[in-house]
Amino acid sequence: MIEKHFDPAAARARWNRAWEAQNLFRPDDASAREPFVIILPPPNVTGVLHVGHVLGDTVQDQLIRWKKMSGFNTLWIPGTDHAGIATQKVVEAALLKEGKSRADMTREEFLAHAWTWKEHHHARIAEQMRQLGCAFDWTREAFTLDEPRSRAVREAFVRLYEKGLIYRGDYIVNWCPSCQTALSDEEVQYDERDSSLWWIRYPSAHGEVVVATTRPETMLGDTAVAVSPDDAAKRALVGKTVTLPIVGRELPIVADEVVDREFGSGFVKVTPAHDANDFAIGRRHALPSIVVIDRTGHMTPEAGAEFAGLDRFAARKQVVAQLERDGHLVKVEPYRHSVGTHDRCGTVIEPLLSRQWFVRMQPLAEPAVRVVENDEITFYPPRWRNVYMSWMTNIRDWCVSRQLWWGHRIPVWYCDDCDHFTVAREDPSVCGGCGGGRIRQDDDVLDTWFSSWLWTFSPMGWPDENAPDLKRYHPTSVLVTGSEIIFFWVARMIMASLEFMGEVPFRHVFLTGIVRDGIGRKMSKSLGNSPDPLDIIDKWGTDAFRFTLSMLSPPGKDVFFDEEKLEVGRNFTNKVWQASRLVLGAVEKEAEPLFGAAAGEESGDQPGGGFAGAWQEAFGSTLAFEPELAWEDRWILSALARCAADSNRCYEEWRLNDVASRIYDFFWHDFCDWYLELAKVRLYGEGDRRTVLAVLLHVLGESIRMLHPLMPYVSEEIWAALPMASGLLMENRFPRGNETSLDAEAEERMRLMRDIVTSVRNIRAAYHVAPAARVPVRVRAPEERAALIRNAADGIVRLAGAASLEAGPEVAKEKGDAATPMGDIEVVVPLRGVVDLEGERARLGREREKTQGELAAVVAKLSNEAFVTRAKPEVVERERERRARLETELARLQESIGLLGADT
RNA sequence: GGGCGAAUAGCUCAGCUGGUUAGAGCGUCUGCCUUACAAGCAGAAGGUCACAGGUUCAAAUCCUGUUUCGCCCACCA
Repeated sequence: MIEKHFDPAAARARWNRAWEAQNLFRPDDASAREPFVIILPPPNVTGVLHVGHVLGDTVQDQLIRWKKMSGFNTLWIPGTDHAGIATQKVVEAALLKEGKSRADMTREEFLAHAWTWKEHHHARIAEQMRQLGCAFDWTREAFTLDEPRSRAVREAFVRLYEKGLIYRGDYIVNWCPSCQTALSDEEVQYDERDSSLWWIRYPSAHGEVVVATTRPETMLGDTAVAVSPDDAAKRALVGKTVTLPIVGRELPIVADEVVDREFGSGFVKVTPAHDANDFAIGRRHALPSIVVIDRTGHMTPEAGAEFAGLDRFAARKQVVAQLERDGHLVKVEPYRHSVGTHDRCGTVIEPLLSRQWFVRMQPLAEPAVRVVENDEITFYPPRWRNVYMSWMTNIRDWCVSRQLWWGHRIPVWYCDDCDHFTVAREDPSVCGGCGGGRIRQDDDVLDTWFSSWLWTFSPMGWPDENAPDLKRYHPTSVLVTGSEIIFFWVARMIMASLEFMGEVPFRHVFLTGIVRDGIGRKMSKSLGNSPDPLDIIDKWGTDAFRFTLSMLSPPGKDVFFDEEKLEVGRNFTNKVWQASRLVLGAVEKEAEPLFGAAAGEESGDQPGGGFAGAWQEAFGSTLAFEPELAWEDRWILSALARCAADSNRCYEEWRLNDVASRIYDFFWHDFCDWYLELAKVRLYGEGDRRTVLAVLLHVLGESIRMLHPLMPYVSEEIWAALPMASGLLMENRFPRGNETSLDAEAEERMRLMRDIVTSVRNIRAAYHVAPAARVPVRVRAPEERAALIRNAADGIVRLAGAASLEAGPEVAKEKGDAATPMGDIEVVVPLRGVVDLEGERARLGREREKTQGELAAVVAKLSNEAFVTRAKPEVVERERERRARLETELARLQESIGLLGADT
């Protein structure tokens, strides 16, 4: 027998040990079964998991466990990401607290600190995932910066370089002056900000030239003024010059099509070194570039002596002040526009001319578009496909070099003696050009995503193309991740896999929603608005946590997380536990043997039909007696089969939230509320209990199997206590929902019974009948139905708190009876002396009104010629039946009301 | 500027391909410690499905427009 209350911490410890001891999470490499493979989106190794990760992990674990229980050879590979910038920043901050600075140490010294930091944080993340019950194959764990992944990164870089898809060049890049590194376009987050538009007069001998700008400080680096070629008036000025205020430089006026004649003044200042657009204009018109802002966001000497060394925002103020003083400032307008910021640190991005490495994306994108177009890869929910497509078809080159130390160092060596640079898989000792020994490796490292995009195959042994895992488990089955990294990661993985593996990385992309806090902000480490999953697990238990998150997360919809919501999961966990206690307690008290030996091959037994056969098929043992199912047994087995079939269908359709609510609904509202209560009649009565015990065990066992992917610990704990259980749950099969268990007749009977019981309870509540008081119940019904009702008398009596049950066509009601009509039956509860006539008259009046309203609607529908002729016949038929039912009910209500009125 | 999503009970949300009386959990009200569970049981109240049109015999559901909120994208000087 199990304890009175479920102990989540103890169960977690016990089953984590057991699962690992059995190597349960490792695939069978020799198996012929179809593989089902997921690769974990690697969390940032220096971070702490937040609730968003928990959602993703829960979804993946649920899929893995369900698939394994459905006969697949499952593999879920864990790993972590070295997260270049994020990690380097936290390590630097930690060092600073100890009074140390990266500037004072060598690269090797700093990296030693970073690795120590990584080890420390990795342990915590691994612990979090373990306590969530994630069914990882830890023996295959990978880290994006470990040795095998370094080999993969080098191979990828060199191959792309050799194909001409990687190049180095001077371009405007997104520069973070705080982190002092280049960034990719994807790392820039645009925020709407209130700023100003400054209108500045550039003196000219050829007329009034006024430019409008949001960045006056960059004027110090202006090398031209541009106008639209469509602007006839201004076009005349092309070739003339203006004088740059403050600096005094003469600037040519050029015409360029990016200029919008409608915007601002129609004149654009051109600063090729500090604006991507202006850079392009500069290229087209062979303009010089003057760098006036340096890598730290301060003004350079080229900006002029009075500005050099000033912070860019201080310089802005000073430039504006000076323009105003000199009479060059025409006006200042308030202006709201979006400003690029670094997504990691929030610093305003500085477009900066700089020499970086880039990946040419267009050739990689083309095949990646095709595989989605022809559905080799599908997105759930499908709308994300469009997001992917629009990005892929407008893709820009990817700046992959980062001015950091923590990361994969770029495998390029420059020669001191010639212009050649060597790109190599193995560290070279001599220059590939002149053969000289004076070579230096590039100081920069690669963008973290340059290792992440290899993630489906780099943990499987690539670049060794004969690696067994690669052959067995690639492509993976599904990628589960958040929509916010479609560009960063999903798209790039597709490109990388097609390029390097020649096949898709995964068949399906399942996008989870974003977990937000109570006021709608995304959960994130930087905001500190996510509770630590381990604290939640301590307080509520893993099963409650997982169940609640799963139930609350429709595919791709954001989830507002609120700790109070965990009550649903906790209460349900308790319900499952308590129901199991009832069943196990009853089984323990049974003296007769319930089942015999396992049906071994030697016995040659074939599963028979009926319940005994179903039992044997489900649990592998035979019953020690001949079961005789009651109608309620057939009903619950039918409901179980429906629930199982629905659950599988929901899984197939990626509606995991519906899986949770479907099982919840069945277990609580069918099994506990009705079947267990009905079972008590036989459990606590005289007579043979073995059939009801077997059915209880069967339904409980199958339910526990269905619950396992959602609630791994409590299910395993209960499973271990079930007398017919064998193995761990992941070694069991997930119920499929056998059609032969469906029983429409039993379901119909159950509906009848529920209606009767509910209406009696209703009447009892309306008249405040004491809970312990037993009332006689009489049901007026056609003989055929009356027989069914009499057959269910014990149950009705127990559930309705009845003293007796009488059913038949001759049942009549008298004044002082409370009666409720339901189609062709009528439930009558004699409550003479208890029913107050006024109250009953009011109650019946309300019922009558409602019924009349419904009837009127149905009659109107049926008298509509168009409805009768055009609606589907079954719909019309249903309405006819409904009319008949309502008419009967109305007549009965009239009758009851008439009865009441007899002596008033 | 372009695109996408959301709007249903006091709160958080289900409602799949149109078809009985629009559901659940929480909260509220009433009555119950009934020998699995008060983290529970039974009952009840509570909704013009954002608004306006349209398609249809029939619309919360499909179409168009509007409003509000949120997200993404864009060379928004």
